[in-house]
Amino acid sequence: MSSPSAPPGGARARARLEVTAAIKEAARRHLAAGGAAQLSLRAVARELGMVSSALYRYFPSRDDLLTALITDAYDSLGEAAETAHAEVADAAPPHRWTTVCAAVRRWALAHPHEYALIYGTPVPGYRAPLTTLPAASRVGLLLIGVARDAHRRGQLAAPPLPAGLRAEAARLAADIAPDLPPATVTALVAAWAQLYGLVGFELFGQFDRMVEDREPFFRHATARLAESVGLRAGTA
Amino acid sequence: MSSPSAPPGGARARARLEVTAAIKEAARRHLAAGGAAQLSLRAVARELGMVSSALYRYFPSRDDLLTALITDAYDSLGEAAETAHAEVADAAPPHRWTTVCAAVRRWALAHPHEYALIYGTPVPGYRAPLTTLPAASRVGLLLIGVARDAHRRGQLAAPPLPAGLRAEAARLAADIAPDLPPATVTALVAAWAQLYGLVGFELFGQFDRMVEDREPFFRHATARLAESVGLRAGTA
DNA sequence: CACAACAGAGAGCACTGCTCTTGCGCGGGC
DNA sequence: GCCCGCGCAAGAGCAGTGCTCTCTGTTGTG
Repeated sequence: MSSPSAPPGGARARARLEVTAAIKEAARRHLAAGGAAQLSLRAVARELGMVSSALYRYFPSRDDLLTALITDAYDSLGEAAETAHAEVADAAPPHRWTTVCAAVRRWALAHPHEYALIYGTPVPGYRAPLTTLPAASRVGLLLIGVARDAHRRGQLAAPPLPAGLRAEAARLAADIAPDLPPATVTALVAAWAQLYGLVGFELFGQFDRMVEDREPFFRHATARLAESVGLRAGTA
Repeated sequence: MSSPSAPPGGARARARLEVTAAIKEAARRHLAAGGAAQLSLRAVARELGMVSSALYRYFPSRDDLLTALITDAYDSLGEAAETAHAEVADAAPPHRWTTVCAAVRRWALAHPHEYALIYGTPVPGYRAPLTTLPAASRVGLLLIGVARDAHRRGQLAAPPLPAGLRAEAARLAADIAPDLPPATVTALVAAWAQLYGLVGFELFGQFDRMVEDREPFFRHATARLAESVGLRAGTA
């Protein structure tokens, strides 16, 4: 492992990255096996043939390891959604919408504990570091982008907005997507939360002994969500 | 503790009930302070002036204590919703609907950790026993009742239902509310999940630095949910 | 009244996260 | 090319956890 010419980052730094990655990988395995509460530093260290105290050279605490896993999970989910969306980028807005929703659901079913980590109950002393924000926004930005394209092509109908909500809607729109009608942005935020409800209920077992054919159920529900945002297939 | 077949009213049995209640109360306090993960049998025992092993006379394991808390939480939530609904039992269906939703939100904000216990990420390795089912169904039954009344009075419009979902919708309706149109039952289940998405996002901080005026936002979102189920104010 | 059922105490096991100290070995500046 | 220092790992140890087992003393009950 010795490259005589100046190794980028140094051999020591590279080894550090490798060990860090190995720790995260093993931690992700334990996470998938038993959830966040079952994630034990000592067990991870054992699996890697280290002693537990050695782990603290790489992550100052268990929470920091969890934070790293959360960021990675956000990125993984965001990438899955973006990949799925890229394949239908030219389709009608409702189809793009439901495709992104389906990708979120699929990722969640494939990585239940990681999904729980980012969208479930905040774990112990629940402090959300601001560093996770960019990664956390990727799916949201995707959905906003769908609405924005629909808006530009005249495929967007503004949802109803009661008078009492206009101030809040204007504030929301200014923060998130100033080029979209406030009513649309408000509906988008609500739809986003509702999407999370649908995925969470399926994932956390509330649909057990109730809904059986879940994929079509979900597709229909998200299609109606697209309607509620005002996405249309034909030109206005 | 397996089966106290002694006649009711025994002094010993009553003492047992009192200690059990005291344990649950202290546990609920710890739960409110730090969440389920922070709930420690030993801490609870300390607070009650007992030794930890004595607790096991009342709850065979930590999970059993959690189960008791979950059942109580379901009941408390159900009762809050039912009380709120009783006050508007004669109003138009959409108003009854939003009232129940608002009561759920209010209860959740007042008891965040208990809400997390029942609708958040399931505690790992913990499988909810079927005994929690009746308590868990109270809010759902309330919402179904609203739809049923609307149906009887001709204040219910059937939501759209794609052909691919008819079989699943029929199965759902047969299981849950055979007297309602399958499309309505399907929409109800979806709306139920979406309601918990809205509550969960607010509760778990996903609306932080986004939505500020949350009460009107929530009211509007649940009013649109009522529309999506087909609830109408006027007679058809 | 006698006795069994029962509540509680205490020690102990196998874990956990985390800290502190110690010593080894390799990378990198000289 | 040498050799120092830093990065790294190891180990012991602390305080805490859930849970089990044994041993008392009390207490309600047949």
